[in-house]
Amino acid sequence: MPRTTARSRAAKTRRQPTRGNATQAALAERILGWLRQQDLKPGDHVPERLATEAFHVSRTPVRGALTLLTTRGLLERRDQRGYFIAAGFDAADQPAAVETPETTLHDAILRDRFSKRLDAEVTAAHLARRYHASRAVVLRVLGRLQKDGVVERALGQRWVFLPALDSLRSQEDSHRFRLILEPAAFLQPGFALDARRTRDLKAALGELARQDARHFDLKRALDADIAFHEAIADACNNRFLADAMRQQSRLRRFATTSMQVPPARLIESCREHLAILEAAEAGDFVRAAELMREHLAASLRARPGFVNRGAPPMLRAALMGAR
Amino acid sequence: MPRTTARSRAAKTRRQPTRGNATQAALAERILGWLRQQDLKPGDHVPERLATEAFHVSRTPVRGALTLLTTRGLLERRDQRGYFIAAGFDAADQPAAVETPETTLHDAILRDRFSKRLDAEVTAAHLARRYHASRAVVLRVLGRLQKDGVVERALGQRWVFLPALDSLRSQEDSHRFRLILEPAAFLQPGFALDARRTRDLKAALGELARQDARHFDLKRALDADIAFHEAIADACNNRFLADAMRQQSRLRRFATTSMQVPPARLIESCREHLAILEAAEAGDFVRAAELMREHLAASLRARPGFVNRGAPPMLRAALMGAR
DNA sequence: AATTGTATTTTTGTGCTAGAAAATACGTCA
DNA sequence: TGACGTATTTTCTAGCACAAAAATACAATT
Repeated sequence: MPRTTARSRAAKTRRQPTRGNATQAALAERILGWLRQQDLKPGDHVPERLATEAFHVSRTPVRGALTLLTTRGLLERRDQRGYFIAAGFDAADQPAAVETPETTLHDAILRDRFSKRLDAEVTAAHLARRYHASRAVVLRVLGRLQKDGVVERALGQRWVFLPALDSLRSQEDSHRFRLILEPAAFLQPGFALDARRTRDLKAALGELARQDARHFDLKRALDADIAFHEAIADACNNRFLADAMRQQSRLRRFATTSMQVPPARLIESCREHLAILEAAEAGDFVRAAELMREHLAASLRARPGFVNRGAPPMLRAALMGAR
Repeated sequence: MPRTTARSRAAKTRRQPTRGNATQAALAERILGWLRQQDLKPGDHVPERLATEAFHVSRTPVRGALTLLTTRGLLERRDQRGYFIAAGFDAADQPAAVETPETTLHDAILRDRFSKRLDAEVTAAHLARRYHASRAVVLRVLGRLQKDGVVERALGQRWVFLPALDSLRSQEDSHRFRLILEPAAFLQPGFALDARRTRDLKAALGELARQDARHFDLKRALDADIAFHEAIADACNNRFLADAMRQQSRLRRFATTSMQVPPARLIESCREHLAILEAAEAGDFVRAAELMREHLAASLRARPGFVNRGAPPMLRAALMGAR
């Protein structure tokens, strides 16, 4: 029986499953987010084909992901009928960020780099040794960091960390870049905020704005800040503009933990975000853009080490958006 | 003699040299460009260390690259002294774009995709078969295309071509994005054009502007156009802004071959470029920004299928930069 | 002291195989 | 007809050995 032989041999030399279905878990999360965006009621049908088309994968991983969601009680499977929204779909809401060796290493590298425990030039082998990770994992993480603009591959075998947002210079660059992008986003034709998302965002921001400066939840404030800017990115109806804004958001998320902004400024910031959202919701995009310009200019001024490197006064006005 | 044995065994099962020193050839080109930026006279010393630091590589590949430049007669080697600028350094000026399997495949894929001979979703194996390339080469090229924003990796084993600049929608997105970025570049503090480069650029543009519309050299015009925009990117003194502008340039370089713009508009375009450079050289950055806005807005209007998708008139003025 | 020349060590890339996962083909059911 | 269930084919990843290339150490020279 060749079959049995093959199977027993497989059992003997069994390896770790290549990625232990981590991709299917990730797909499950993305499908979940995608389902939540749509207005679905318990009992609604979720055809496999829609997911395969939305995520450019075949039915095999989609079925795996849907099965995962079924075991979590979010979907229900009926034989020969497929998957349906389960009763508890709206209730249990765990973002459940999938933990893989990649995400762990990714965070460890960023943490150590921002705290200067890691040199600006590293090799893949060095990282693999230091973090006890396989070479393949290291390369995947480096590839992702490269996409995010954190590292760059040199011609040899070194990877070079770019001056990150913890350097004052890059921070100013980033701010000025956003000062260019984000006000312009509102003026793009087809700019449209997602209604539900805006509602949630406003609720979160309103709560933060009412908080006391002394017991301010820094983490939540930064999350809300980033969610706000990403919402603008998604709304702007321009692929390149959105990509650029999202890239800045990602960089900021890594770096802001080490940045120090006075809580009073953060509370003010939440109020400004609210005002911007309200202007945009009312369709007054010119005003929203103007408010965004003022908001970013105020944040730029509030930076600890902010200096205006000798631009002539005439220019400074234009730069700060006070034209 | 173990040495001989090892050597003969190596000769028997010899493989292709991994990359056949293609990296050293590439490094040689980059070193050459770097040397030309500096004002060097024949006889000047080129210490290895400077190149290792500039390019984040060890001395080994630097020495290889310098040797290559020596065989091309651009450098001179003196024993125990190192490398020196040779007499013919300024003369022979071949850009000598290094031809590797990667560049060939890269161009072939882009060509076939833009002419719709390639589907929007492909697998690495499919590309390897179609172009008779090794899997490794395919993966490297895909990685680069991903960095350039041409493809994206799906969760499964497909790579998805993003709507490229040949689609009208993306073209408009790109144009509007540049309309946001490029005028702002002039207003960044520390904006400074490279004097020599500006001189060369103006010479090239001036020549093109004087040409007859009927015998217009399209290829050279596009090259000059891209060189112009890249020069602005390099001058703007903001890493993120420069990256975004360069990415757009690269995309445009791939796509513009299939774009149709009337020659008359291109000649006008060269004149506008010249005016912008002159304003910037004179230090009138506000005027340069304004001219750039008008230039891009004019190009946007000149696009064949340009439509302003229903933005209200008030907005349209702001969008077109006629505020 | 800094730079080059040379030798040695380390890291990387490639080709290979097997097994895991994805893509796909095809039959079945609503 | 379109969706699901199942089986088959294809593609990918991990791990290994080895040669190529890069990094590095150290001696020699200006």
